[in-house]
Amino acid sequence: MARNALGSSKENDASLETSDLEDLVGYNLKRAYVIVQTDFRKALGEDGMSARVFSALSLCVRFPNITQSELARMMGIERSGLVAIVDELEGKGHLVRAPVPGDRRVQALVPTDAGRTAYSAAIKTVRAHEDRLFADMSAEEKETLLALLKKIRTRGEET
Amino acid sequence: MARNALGSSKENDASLETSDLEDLVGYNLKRAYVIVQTDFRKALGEDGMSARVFSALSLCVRFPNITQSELARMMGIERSGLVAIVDELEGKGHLVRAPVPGDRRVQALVPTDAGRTAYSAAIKTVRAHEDRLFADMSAEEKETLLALLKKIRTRGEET
DNA sequence: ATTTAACTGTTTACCTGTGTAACAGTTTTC
DNA sequence: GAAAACTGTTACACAGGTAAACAGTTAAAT
Repeated sequence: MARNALGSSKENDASLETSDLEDLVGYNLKRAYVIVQTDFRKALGEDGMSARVFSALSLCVRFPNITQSELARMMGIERSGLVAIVDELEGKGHLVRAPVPGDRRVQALVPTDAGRTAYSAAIKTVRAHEDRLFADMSAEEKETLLALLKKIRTRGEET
Repeated sequence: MARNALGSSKENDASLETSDLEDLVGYNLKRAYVIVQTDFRKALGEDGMSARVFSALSLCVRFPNITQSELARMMGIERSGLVAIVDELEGKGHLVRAPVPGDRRVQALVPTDAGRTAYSAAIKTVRAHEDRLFADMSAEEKETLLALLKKIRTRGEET
């Protein structure tokens, strides 16, 4: 209910409580993102894997021998930011920085068996978290949402 | 195009480049959010107003005499985090912390004329930024997206 | 061939946004 | 009148991220 310091609820009625923000895609996007992000953390907090570490591991499993630069590009972050993430994954024994024969600059990221196993468990947990959080959305709604979000993505990543 | 450190593109073909992440709402939500956020900053960076400051100003204009605690609740952040935001807005002369007769704990946030003017300009800029960024989306698509995002919000804020 | 440009992983410093815990002052509750 | 609850504020920590510089390596230019 809308209340202010003067206690008047005349012009701030609950039924008219539509601020400009509610019509902005960006605002709603952020609020929704925070909710999903928080629930993700609650679901995977035990495993101690943050969303970005999970993403990195996922891509390493999907694209073995990927390079850090390529991975950073895929994730949309700077290479410098990826170092800590790979450090963490390597520290946990989920992957290994392997030298590449032809090019001594790069290091191929190869997931270990433990890494693959950990990812299998993690992706299950993540899917369960999303299924639970979006239980009130139909499969069609989820599909539509994904399509629209991807549309925004292609719009911004087409640079 | 998918390439790895070994140069093989056998099992990493571009047409099959569907990682698990692409089907996750959370991942797409974050990627889309980053794009919109970045564009927002580019559009309003000149005015030097961040998204959260803009949001706070918007709500102060919409709900004059609102309290910091109420504002924090509306924005979904802690009261402690709001202090710096209000400091910034007050420093720019966009609003004033006014004492409230009945309750000496609270301070009513009242936008100044300059604040209202600044907000009018800002909301125009923001709307232009969204119109430009989502130019390839129909009005109906935008409506659908907003509805789905709000659905997630109510899901998470119903606590 | 040699220089120049470009790329790789890394470190360092920094910025933004956020949460937690404590606090003194002020109501409200019982 | 004591205890609980609320308000704004500070101090601190942390996550996530960028930018700039670096040394080593490879590719391109001429």
